[in-house]
Amino acid sequence: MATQFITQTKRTHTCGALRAADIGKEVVLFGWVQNRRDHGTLIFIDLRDREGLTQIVFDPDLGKEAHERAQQLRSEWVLGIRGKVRARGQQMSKKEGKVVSATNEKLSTGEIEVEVFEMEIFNKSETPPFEISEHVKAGEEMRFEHRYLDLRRRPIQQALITRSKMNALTRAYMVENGFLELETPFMGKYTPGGARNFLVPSRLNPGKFYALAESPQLYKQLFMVAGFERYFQIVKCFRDEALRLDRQPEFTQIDVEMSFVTQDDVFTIIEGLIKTLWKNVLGIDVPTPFRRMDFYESMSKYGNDKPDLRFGLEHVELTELVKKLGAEGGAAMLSDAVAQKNGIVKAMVVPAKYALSRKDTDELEVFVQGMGAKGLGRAKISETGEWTQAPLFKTASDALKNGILEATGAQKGDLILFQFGKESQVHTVMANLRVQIAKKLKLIPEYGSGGVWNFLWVVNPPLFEFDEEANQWAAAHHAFTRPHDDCVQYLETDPGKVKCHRYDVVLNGFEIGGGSIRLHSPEVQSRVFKALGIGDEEAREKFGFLLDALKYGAPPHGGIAIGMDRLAMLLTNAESLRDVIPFPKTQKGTDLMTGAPGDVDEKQLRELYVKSTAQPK
RNA sequence: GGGGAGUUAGUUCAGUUGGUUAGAACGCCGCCCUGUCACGGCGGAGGUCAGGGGUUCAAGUCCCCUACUCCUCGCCA
Repeated sequence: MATQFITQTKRTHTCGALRAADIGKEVVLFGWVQNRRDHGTLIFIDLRDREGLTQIVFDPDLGKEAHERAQQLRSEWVLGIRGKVRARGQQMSKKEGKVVSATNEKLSTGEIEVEVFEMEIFNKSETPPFEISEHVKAGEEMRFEHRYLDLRRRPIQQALITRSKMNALTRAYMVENGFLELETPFMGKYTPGGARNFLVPSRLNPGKFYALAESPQLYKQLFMVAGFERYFQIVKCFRDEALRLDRQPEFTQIDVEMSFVTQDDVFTIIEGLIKTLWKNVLGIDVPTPFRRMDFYESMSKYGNDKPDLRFGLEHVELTELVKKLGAEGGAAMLSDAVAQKNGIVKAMVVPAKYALSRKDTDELEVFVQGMGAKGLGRAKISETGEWTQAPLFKTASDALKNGILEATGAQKGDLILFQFGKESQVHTVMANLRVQIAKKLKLIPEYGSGGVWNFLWVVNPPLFEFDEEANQWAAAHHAFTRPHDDCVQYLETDPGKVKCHRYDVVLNGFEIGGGSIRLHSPEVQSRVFKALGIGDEEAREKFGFLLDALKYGAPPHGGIAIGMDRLAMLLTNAESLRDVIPFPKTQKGTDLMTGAPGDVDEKQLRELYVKSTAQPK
């Protein structure tokens, strides 16, 4: 009896399968007890498996023995049952005092139920530490500690099922388009620059370390050199950096590299991939090609390179205006700000119809101060045209005020918000402020798409950025990005002016992928290194194998990597990356379920020639 | 590395100015119930108020430290 189910009595249907058409069939279901409604004689159980819920009924008239044992059933016990499908039909409701329909429209299986005449309890369950339910949501800490239970919850299962589908669709699409799925090592050689690496000590090579790949970047270029032409991989990457809502220390990329292509060829492939995913998962037609936006336009209007275009609230540059007027502007704090190096002034208009209160604005000030801003400059344009709540502009000239009104297009009743100071700081604050206000005004939801999918490419960023600390130009992304042909002339004279074939694909304010056309000309490569202050010898030491490879007939090539976790998060409207990763890590990189990272004993460390310098607590 | 929020029953939370026995909902246990479906009714159990130190006649409440969780700036070529 104990082994009759499974070995002899096989499952005939899943818990999401039965419909009215199955009425009368004898079926075998396996699943977990989602819910129990014991009426003393009749007992209703919602039986759950990954496909859905089916109501099973224990009626003493139909299976006395099963009914007796059903009384002890509790949440999360796992069962096999044999029974007959029947219509729920019309039933006499005691509560309502009349005959009503007993179907449940909330369930896909709601027209039917299964009357049980035989049951095997495969396993009992302790009372779970939190309810496995969509209605009661436990905190993340509790859910991660018992992730195997959390993973039973419908929303998480749905997200992971969707992710599985995305993987399958991606593979099919890429293969169809001539891409080969090729693997690359996780354990490689440490190369400087970029994200901090996780290191793995080598037992066979005392004192030496592997670095876990932060991406397959170098290897995929080597595939191009080798002539594979089109490569892709759904691959884990590792970065030992601070975690965020949309960042985990190990994450998955759809990694792509192509030979003999322009930037637009790469875009077309990725647009097609996204179109395929959205069509097949959500049934939504994403229009292509995506909008292209110049990097400088993005920084100017949105303060970052991943603008959320679902709403307006664009930034307005006031730097030139303030500079031009100088002391005549009469607002000393602004003219002082633009006088300093990289000093800028920017504004954002919140239209009168949104009616931000004084209290709202004060809250926003606290918000920006949390990002290092000194305050939140503001000016409310009253119905009579007065500038109120505007201490910044107490002594400002009409020329400045009118100039600002003209530049911003602010109308009576509107509120203008200002930031000024160092460019990078102003951009960070203004970018976050814009999104914060949009959420506050419900122009976008706290999380999720709100049904609007706004894709775009951010293109033509600078190849270099100036590192103030090192007093040296540094690669804005990496040193192997191809500069625009008409910018190559500035490599020596004005490196800041050099734009490059680098691109990011952005969805609703999240960077979901980025890549570049690679530099395959040894001559230009050498000039780029020179601009970065990297000599031939140093370059050889750092990137020798790649530079060697490029000398043996490297084809023009380029690629991109799509953040699979972020894509899944956005596509499923999840609140966090952690909701689309089966076993995620906390913000400190720990796993609350396994306790990783954990201690190891001295002997293990000795074998690895490693000694901890951590102070015992 | 910096800033912010939080930690009270199994879970999610409330807890007033520091004042007698720390509450609610859900869950759990028991009894009752033949049409429920987040069933219902009656009854019950359940607390190291994160940990440590301090102030006080008196601390869940005030102060300091530590730990953990989340958000965020820096960081993430």
